Parts: sequence; structure tokens; C-alpha cells
Amino acid sequence: MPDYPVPDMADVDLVDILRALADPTRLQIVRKIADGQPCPKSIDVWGVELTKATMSHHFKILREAGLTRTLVTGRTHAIQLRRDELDACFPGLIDAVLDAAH
Amino acid sequence: MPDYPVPDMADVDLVDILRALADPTRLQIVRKIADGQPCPKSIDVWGVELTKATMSHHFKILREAGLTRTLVTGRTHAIQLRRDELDACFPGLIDAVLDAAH
DNA sequence: ACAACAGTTCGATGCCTGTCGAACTATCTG
DNA sequence: CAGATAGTTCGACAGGCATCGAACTGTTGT
Repeated sequence: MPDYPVPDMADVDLVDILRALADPTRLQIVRKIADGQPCPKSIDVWGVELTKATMSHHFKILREAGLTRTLVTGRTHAIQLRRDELDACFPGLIDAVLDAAH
Repeated sequence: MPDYPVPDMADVDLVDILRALADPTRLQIVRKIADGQPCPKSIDVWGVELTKATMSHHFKILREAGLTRTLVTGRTHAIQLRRDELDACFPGLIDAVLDAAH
């Protein structure tokens, strides 16, 4: 089984965070996991009409940017927003993005 | 002289804002104009080693995304962060981006 | 063991974007 | 008017990125 490394939050770059968020699909994903609870990666959950391959690509970008972590249980994966760490390192950023109306 | 239209803040899209901020050069520009004061576009001010053409391109993206406005006086231009409007429409976002350490 | 299932990875494709030099517009100054 | 100055626009180029189908890895269940 492959493992899913997350960057140390101290090494996370703001530009990478912003680039990861600057995509409609990924922003929608982040909105869905805003509460910090693990959410299964199953496609039908996200309300997006994209291939598994494409979704996997977006999940990878979110994780490598430092926004999420991946929890593996058996053959199902869940992603989780690294809420506390992000709030500590980028105070107010996630809240501001999530609170934005449009 | 060409004029420099700014989008109505109500029409501004968060994704466009984030995409505009998700570039090292543009982020540095925004940091430089964080106080909301007009700042001349003269290249040597920004501490970036880029052509006038490239800087002009970045200024355009910032303006079209809704982040800045352009003030023309004679043959010199200044850009200004649309601080109040942005804070009203995306509360905390600019602050969070500017306060981020890395 | 075998088939179904959940995701990832790979290669290809087309689009978008950052960068530049060169040509252009407009303003100021001698 | 002529030259200098501030900035934009255009065309080109290279690299990046979102997307997909197909092949692959690992897991569950029969």
C-alpha cells in the first residue's frame, strides 16, 4: 500500500496553499471538509462530475500543499482538513476562505 | 489614454482573487500596497527583477481580479489595494494573507 | 483463487500562464 | 516639434495544469 506523506506545516508555503485553493473543484472539496471531520473520497459525495483519476489528482494537490491529510482504512480513503495546524500557521485564512460568499 | 476598468466588487469571484494571489510576484506586490496607499508602478520599487511588460501583465491580473485599482496622473500610474471593498466582501481574507509568515 | 471494488499512477492532450523583446500610445520637457 | 519617459499591447515561447482513459495496486468478499 502506498503511503500519503503530508508536509510539515512549518515548511508549507502560502503560495502553494493559495494555488491549491484557487480552483473551483478543490475549493468545493475544502468547503465540504471544512468541519475538520474525515470525509470519504468516494466520488458521488462531492457533487462534481469528474473522473476518479481527476479527483485523485486534486486530492494529491491538496495534500501536498499541506491542506489535508489522508486516512486509510482498508480499501477506502478519507481526507481531512488539517484545521488546527492551518489555523496555527495561517491564522484566519481558512475561515476567511470558507466565509466568503462568492 | 486607455482607461482601467475595475470589476464591481459584487461580481468578484473568490477563485479569481485566490488565483491572483497565488503567484509570488503578485503576492509581493500586494504586500507592498497593503496599507491601501497608492504606490507608483515604477519597476525599481518592487524589488523584483522582471520586465516592464511582465509587471504590466501582473498589474492587469490584479486589477481584473478586483484586488486593485489604477490611478493615472499624467504619464505615471499608481496602483492601490481596494482595501475597504475587499474587507467588506471577503472579511478577513486580505488580513490573513498579509499576516501569514511564510 | 477469483472477481468485484476503491483509488492511484501513467501518458496523452489541449488549454492556460509567466516571461520576454519589440512595437505602440500617451505624456512631459527642452 | 523632437526626444525622452511611463506604461501597455502584441506575438512568441516554454512550462504548468486540468482532464481523461487505461493500466495498475491493494483490499474485500465469495
